[in-house]
Amino acid sequence: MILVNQKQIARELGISIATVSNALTGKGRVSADVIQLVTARAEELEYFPSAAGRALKTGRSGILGLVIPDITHPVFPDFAHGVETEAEKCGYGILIADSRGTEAGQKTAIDQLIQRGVDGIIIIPTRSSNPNTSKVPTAIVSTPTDPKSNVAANHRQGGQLSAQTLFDLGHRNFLLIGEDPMSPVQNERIDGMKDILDGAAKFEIYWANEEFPDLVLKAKEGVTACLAVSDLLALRVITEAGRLGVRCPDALSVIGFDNLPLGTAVRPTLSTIMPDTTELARRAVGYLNSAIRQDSDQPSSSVVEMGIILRESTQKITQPTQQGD
Amino acid sequence: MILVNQKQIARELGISIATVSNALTGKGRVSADVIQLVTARAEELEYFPSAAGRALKTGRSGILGLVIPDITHPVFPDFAHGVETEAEKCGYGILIADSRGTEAGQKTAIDQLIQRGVDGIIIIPTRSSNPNTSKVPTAIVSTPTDPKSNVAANHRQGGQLSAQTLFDLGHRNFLLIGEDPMSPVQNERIDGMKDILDGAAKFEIYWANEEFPDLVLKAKEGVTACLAVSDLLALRVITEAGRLGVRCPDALSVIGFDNLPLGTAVRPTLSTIMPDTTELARRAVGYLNSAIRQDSDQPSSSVVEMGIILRESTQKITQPTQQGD
DNA sequence: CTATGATGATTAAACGATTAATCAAGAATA
DNA sequence: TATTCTTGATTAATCGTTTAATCATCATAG
Repeated sequence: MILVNQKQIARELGISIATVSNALTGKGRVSADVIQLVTARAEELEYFPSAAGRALKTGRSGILGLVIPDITHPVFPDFAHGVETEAEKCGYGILIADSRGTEAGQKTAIDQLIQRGVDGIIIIPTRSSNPNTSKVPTAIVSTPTDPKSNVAANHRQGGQLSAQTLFDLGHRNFLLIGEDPMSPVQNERIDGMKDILDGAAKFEIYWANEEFPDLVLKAKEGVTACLAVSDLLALRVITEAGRLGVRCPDALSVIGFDNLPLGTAVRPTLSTIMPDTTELARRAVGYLNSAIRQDSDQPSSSVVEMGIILRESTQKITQPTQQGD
Repeated sequence: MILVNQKQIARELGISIATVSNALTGKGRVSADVIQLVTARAEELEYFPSAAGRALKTGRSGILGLVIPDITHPVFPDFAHGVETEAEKCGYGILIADSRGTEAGQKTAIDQLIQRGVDGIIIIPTRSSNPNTSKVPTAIVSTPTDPKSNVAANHRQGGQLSAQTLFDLGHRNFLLIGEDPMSPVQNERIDGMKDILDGAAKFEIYWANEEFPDLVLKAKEGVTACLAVSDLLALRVITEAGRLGVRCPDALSVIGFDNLPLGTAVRPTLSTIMPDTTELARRAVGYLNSAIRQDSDQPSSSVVEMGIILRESTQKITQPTQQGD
């Protein structure tokens, strides 16, 4: 608990504080011997520069804020993890704040972060809100169709990939399942699926919040593939099918989104579409970092493509015939 | 981006900086009128005290560190969320660091946090490590059997609750499923189950990492209930059963641990055991807070009980008879 | 009328690091 | 020899806030 500061090192070595600072930061003019001496002593004493002292003088805290709607939702920790590792590479720490999905919560979260002196903020905005952040550099991670977005995953292309993959496996009769028809993300994913299927295959859309399809009936009608907008929804489809006797993936192929941990626990293991979260995080941190440094030549908006992870739940169609009884 | 500090307020009001500080913090001697004047002007200018300036002078940053093994694992975000809200109540922000499950990662994470000037650290240690944190107040969140633990969830009692609940529903032939036989947490949960079942019912233990039971065979042998040490494992049991035609919960009741989001998505919805994470977080933050303030009269270790959430996957036994063919 | 107190505000010194300005001394140049 | 350059180090100011010490003023007590 005892403090080791530059003053102490300077005193012990009989030199000035400024020289210590210069030696440690590599600025100014210091002889090689003194640098050697200072760094050695600093090492010995386990000296760490005071974050507060440095922040006060330089006006930079070395901390980024991350505002997410709900840390409990399994989509976000993955991104948070990516941001954390990317930030560390740039010498930043991250302060996480939960906006609880509300616009008021988002506002207080942002204020809190600013008050704590963060150098910049990465925001995943709550449903179509307009975070006011004139006071500090900001990177907004949203959807490609959101004009405020600085970084986004290409949900529509993800939807296309989902549909195209199953189409290529021979499926021609689809069930598209969303959860909340008001969600922009889910709509973009569904739109992407429609891009591929319109005119090329039969399909129906259900929103689980309103009505969940009767899988036995649908199987009788010839449906062989189900494209869900999330892994949680896909899980519901798989287990619902299991209890109803619709065999998966033999009778029904299923694919989700987000690559949640449950995807490898469920049987059959779940195929899924997801963005490269590391890349997403890299761009968000990179954008923010150059905004902080005021590098002007930075793209104001970028979109990262989604990829696919094929597991057991998606299969080549066996015979495009009716099943059930 | 323009700075509002005490100096500016002082200048505008024609008074000294010290008076501004005293007026805003309520210390020293300031007349009621001046306090009124200062706070009003501060409000207008949207003044926020500089975190760096204050931290430098007071030696306290108002930030707590939270070290978790893997933010991606769905168990932790729930706790992190609790810590974040509890910390906020005490006026702290939290800096999250991921130790990546390794002891080296844990060490660097802790060093990083100290370097950033946190006032204290909450650590969920990686598997039986001994975090060295002599430099800063620390709260360790581990298991009741870990002597270093300051706060813990009662995993053994959770295991008891799991077994007792199914026993009370009439089950007498159990499958206990763990994942990793080296995990202290999982062993404590299994031990709790054994506390109840030993001598009172038939049971078998499987470790999924080594061998997953043949559910059809087990059902034939009369097993009617499966106690898993985690929701992910329970999910695997439910879906594996589903594809093998072992009906759940009619033929097999299943219960897990941790109350993951997937529990309400899977069909049948999953019964689960979990600690009150809010309470867990409250105690961790409370313990740390008083350690920081050096309140000596604080219990050095406390244990929080686990509760149960009953959903569809656990049922009263219908008939304790063989099924299958 | 002077000594004492209470009140309200100011001065000035920290906290720890950074950095522009300065200075001393030896080397190179005229 | 006098002058300029270079090198290596020091001084001192600064960031924004807190806080002990000081001071002025006016009221009260002696």
